[in-house]
Amino acid sequence: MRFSRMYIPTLKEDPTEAEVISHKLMLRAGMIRRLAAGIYAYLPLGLMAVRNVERIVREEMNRAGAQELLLPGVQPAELWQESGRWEQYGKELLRFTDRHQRGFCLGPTHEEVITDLVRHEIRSYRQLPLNLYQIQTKFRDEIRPRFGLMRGREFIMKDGYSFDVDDQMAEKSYHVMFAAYGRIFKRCGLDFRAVEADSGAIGGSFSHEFVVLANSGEDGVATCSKCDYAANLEKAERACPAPEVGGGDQNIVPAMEEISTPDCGTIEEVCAFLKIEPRKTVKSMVYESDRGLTMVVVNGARQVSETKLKALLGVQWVELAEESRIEEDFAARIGSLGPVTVKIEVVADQEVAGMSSLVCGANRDGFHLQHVVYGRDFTASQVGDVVEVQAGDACPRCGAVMEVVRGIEVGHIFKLGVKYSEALSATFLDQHGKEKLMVMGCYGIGIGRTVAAAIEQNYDEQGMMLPYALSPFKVALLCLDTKNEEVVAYCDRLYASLQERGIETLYDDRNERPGIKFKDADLIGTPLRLTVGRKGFARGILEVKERRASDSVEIPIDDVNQLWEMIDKLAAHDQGISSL
RNA sequence: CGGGAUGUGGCUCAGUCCGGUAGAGCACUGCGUUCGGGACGCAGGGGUCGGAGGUUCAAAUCCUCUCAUCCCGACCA
Repeated sequence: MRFSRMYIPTLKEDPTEAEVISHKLMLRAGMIRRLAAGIYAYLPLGLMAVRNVERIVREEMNRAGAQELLLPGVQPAELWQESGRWEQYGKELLRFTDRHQRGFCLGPTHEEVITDLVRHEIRSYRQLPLNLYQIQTKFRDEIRPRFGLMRGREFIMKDGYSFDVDDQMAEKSYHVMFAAYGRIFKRCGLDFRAVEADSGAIGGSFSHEFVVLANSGEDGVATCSKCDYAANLEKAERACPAPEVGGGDQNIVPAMEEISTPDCGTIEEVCAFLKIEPRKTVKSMVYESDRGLTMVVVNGARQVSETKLKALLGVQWVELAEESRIEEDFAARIGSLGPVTVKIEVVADQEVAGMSSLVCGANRDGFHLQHVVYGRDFTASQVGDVVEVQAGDACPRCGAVMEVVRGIEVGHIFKLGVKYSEALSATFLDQHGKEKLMVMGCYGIGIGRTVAAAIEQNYDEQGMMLPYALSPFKVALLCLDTKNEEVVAYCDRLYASLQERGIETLYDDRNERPGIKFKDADLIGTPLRLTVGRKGFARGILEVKERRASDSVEIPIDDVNQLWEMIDKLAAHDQGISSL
């Protein structure tokens, strides 16, 4: 493509609307433009990168036995009412009515639609397994869209769904997808981890997230320093520390006593006042859920994971209780609450039972209790894992130290089970003529987010350095002297032979100063840059520079075999994986 | 949903406190000179100052309302 004819509106300055690097660079390189909050237009260059991800996704999905289709973006309310999600799905589901006052929504995901489609067509076990996917624009009315394509409201997503005859076959489908996802992200040139994840509101029994490691990521991931355990912070477990010396031993710890702690409303204030460490205290938080009020007791240095709490209690929702609600059952306000002699149910984190001589609120404003021992002074009706993992915790698999890193979730696979097939009656007849529910799985990839994540991992001060497989153009050919007929003629010929070889080339034939061409080439970041100037041409050399390299090499203008070799080498990464 | 900030030409921003009829740089058009890392000169075009209402002789500037965008937070006892 000739630069002079292509619509690539590059920006010299960072737009104020952009915060993270991928967002800034995509705007500056003329890949995307914002239309409304969280809604973006894909310009030619941006679309080319998107298409590259899509191409890899299609190739690997098809290779894994999945078939592409395209489902509607607008979906009828009835279907969502049938699955129960019309009410369950929050405000992220954009609902509206048509002229006949019938309810519709913009599809944020397609479990209902695909299940509806399949239930009408699949009657026999002979027609299974089935794995269908689509690449489509979805809409989720996010509370707070941000970071450009990273967290938009309208976004391009690949979503796939598998249907199997039983649990075992469904797991097989899941593993096939797991492997396909690994190949996809590898081919995209990303540094990623497959992490165990909470299956969340979508339902199901187990799931993995594919997370690209980047500091700007919104997700926390706990990873083991020794083994390959990796899990989303929402779900990550830890090996519980051995009980402290004297922990729970009522013969060693002195009797519990009340101490005055004036104006101490937080763990920090209590610790500063008593000159102790937060991990010697517990915090007692009152949560409200669909089974009423529950006091949750965790080590003072830790944070409750509401996701885990929800799982432990086996409830649909939890939230911190309103202050007014607490006043009904407690004589003290928050900040002075504790688990000793309370009227409501108490749930404790596993770690609490092993703590010795802890400090907690006395349920009396301005007072705390010390020398409190679990089992002696208070008990919990349930003990389990309800806190978020922190860096330094022990790996649940091997006991080594774990670290917590940030990442961008680019893919998520779930084993759904029969949640949707049951709700929508998607059944088939097995070998014995018996009616059974299809066992489902679902598999998503954020296409735009994958492009953004690739930029987050590959850039420098000058601009993007997208991996070869994702880069819109593989080669930038810079003709520095557009007035010199010989130079132009040579560049035209070189451009023609690049095209003949099928190498996507951005031919900068603009009548611009060299500085502008270099800056734009670096910003767009094609893996290879060819420069032809008057002086070099006179010397009979062509300048070749890899975007990631610091120096350029010179090759004779009439011997371009070296050039083909360099390009083949750059292309080898993707091809190496795709030919596996 | 709560808090903070910002809306002035296509982009980045000044001017707002202290009211006097709109500016800079970049970009764009023409001409000339330049031409290997975002050139220079000259001459131009382009703005209902987010919107509505109000105060005033006079409003980008003061007041009220509203819309949009960005950031932080969304209960951690």
